[in-house]
Amino acid sequence: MRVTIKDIAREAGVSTAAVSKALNGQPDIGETTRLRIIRISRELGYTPNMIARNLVTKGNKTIGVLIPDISTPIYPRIYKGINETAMKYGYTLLLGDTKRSIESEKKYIMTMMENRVAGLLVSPVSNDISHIVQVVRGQIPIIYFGGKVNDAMQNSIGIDNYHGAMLAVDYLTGLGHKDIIMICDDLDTKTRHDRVDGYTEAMKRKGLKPLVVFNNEGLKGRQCGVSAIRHIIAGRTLPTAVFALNDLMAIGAMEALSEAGIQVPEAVSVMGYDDISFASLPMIGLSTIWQPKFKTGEMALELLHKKLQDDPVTEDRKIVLQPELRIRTSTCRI
Amino acid sequence: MRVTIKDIAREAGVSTAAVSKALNGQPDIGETTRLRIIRISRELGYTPNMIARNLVTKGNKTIGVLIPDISTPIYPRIYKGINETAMKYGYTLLLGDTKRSIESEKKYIMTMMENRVAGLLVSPVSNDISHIVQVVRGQIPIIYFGGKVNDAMQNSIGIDNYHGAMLAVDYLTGLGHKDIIMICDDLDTKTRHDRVDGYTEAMKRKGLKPLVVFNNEGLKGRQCGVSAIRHIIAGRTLPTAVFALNDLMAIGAMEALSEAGIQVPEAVSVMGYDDISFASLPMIGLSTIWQPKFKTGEMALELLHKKLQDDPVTEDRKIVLQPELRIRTSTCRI
DNA sequence: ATGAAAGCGCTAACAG
DNA sequence: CTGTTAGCGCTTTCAT
Repeated sequence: MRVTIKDIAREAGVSTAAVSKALNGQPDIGETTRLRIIRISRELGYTPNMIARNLVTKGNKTIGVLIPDISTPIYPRIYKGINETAMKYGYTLLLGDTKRSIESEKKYIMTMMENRVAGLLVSPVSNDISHIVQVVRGQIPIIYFGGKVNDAMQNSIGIDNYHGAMLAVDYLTGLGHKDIIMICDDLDTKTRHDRVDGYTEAMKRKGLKPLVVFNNEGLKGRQCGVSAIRHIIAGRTLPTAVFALNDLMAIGAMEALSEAGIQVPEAVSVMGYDDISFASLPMIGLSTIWQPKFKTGEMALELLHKKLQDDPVTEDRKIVLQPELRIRTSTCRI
Repeated sequence: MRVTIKDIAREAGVSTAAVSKALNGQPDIGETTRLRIIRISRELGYTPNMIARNLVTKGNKTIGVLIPDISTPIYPRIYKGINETAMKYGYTLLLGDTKRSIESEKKYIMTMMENRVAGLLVSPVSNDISHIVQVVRGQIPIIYFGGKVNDAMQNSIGIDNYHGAMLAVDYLTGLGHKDIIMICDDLDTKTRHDRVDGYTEAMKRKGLKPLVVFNNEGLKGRQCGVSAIRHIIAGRTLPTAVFALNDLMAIGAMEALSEAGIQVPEAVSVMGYDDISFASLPMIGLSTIWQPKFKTGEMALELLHKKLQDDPVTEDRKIVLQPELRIRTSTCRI
């Protein structure tokens, strides 16, 4: 059995109430007894039982975090931001990897609720979050973040994908490119929509004709990039620049291009989106749009913390962070 | 206030004990009352309070996980293994990113103890774990894993680095290489020692002269690889193969080689260790030693689970997992 | 300044 | 079968 305040009380010849007071720095306890109690508790190797304490104080410094897949190039950085800020405010994190499965997500939400977390930070697996809302029932605050965030989510940290895509196009046109194709897997999420819309709008504003090539085989990531480029090579004169929905697709595009003996960036510039960790390796050197990942995590926890502090009915807020251009060697002046 | 069994009891006109029994599927309760209680609990939207339950049952299905840095190419995969197995056994995970700081590690250990986790999975920040042992005082089981695991750690999941390095050398010599240099940052951990020893022993067995080039500028990762190769180029005839302590260093080596106009693998073969996520990208194509990362996580939790099940005094166990060769395009026959 | 008592939400004997 | 009672480890009035 672990040592409890009862043990300390017995040892010190005082009541448990006295021990509690001494240990929590309350004023209504004599200085000498306090010191003695503290000394004894140290001698006995006492570790406070937060669980028991929280039961009575109804305070709880644990926050649940739900992430679709921690082994991606994106989420670990976000988690770092969350973790760092959590330490700052003294929160403990319960992390669940939902494996991009609604089933798993639902299960985790239940577990978190049962474990009485104070709030939830979730990067949803799908656009539809009704199963989450249904279980949580407004009992604790939730902040949403990540790729599936959409306007229907009340409290969220988003990134301005529309603006990010425009940044990419403006940079490319500034380099003299006119024939810029965007390659995309599908239009599944608001993130994708925004990037495509930003590309389209930016092209129009420059008086250029936008062309988005979608993949209809259900491919994602690198494979999707490879396949898209192969299709383009087969059916059309090459564009001077390719803007990919994300870095993984861009890398796939570079692979397909080099496989066909086409020089990057001399013949075709390639631009990605996300700035995943290895985009900056010299061997890859992918020009891309950087996302404030760490900051996303920070803000998510910051916002949750605010909601936990204020009176329960804080107004809902959406925070939108701005992406930035990262120029490397996969793009060049035409 | 959230709904409690008291609310259900009142609503159903029974005692809280009856509710508890009904909800926990105990036999000594009438089938009709059970059904009614369950229906009401559902209507009221009851979520069991695990915290309170654990206080009385003294059971706890939460496990603390400490990782030096979740935003690396290695740990996320290990965490996946832990997470998956945790779900299987119904454990919830408290994750702490210790940022490779002893300070932070100590703090997390405290928090975990206060939150009364059932056990701990830790990938220590340093070889010295006395601060951990001191706080935990054998009160709960700990399983160690990761790069700093050494023979002093009683319960651990390790990977056979000695054997892994031999695998690399044997493969390289099989390709006809005789002049194989190993590059290493320092000899800080047992992992590093084992890899260097494995390399040295394998070379000797083939009747070849081992040569390990250390970096004395305190560099790590890619920069260290770059610097090591530059030194070698400056001071010595080129070896036909370079075996790097880890993939990041290998990638740095490839960078430095290509910067000097030396073809990989035609002029020099490069071999890494770890098989980090992007080693397999065609643009990198690094031959390396794969580590069972996911499995490490699985086994760690599995072992902890075993210790949690058995009588507390289970014998201590060390598990050693075997690495495997991954051949790609950075190495070739001489 | 200190302690007795009540109670957080729940389970576990033990009676009835 | 069902309810009463006690108590997990801790905090918090409220007396003393």
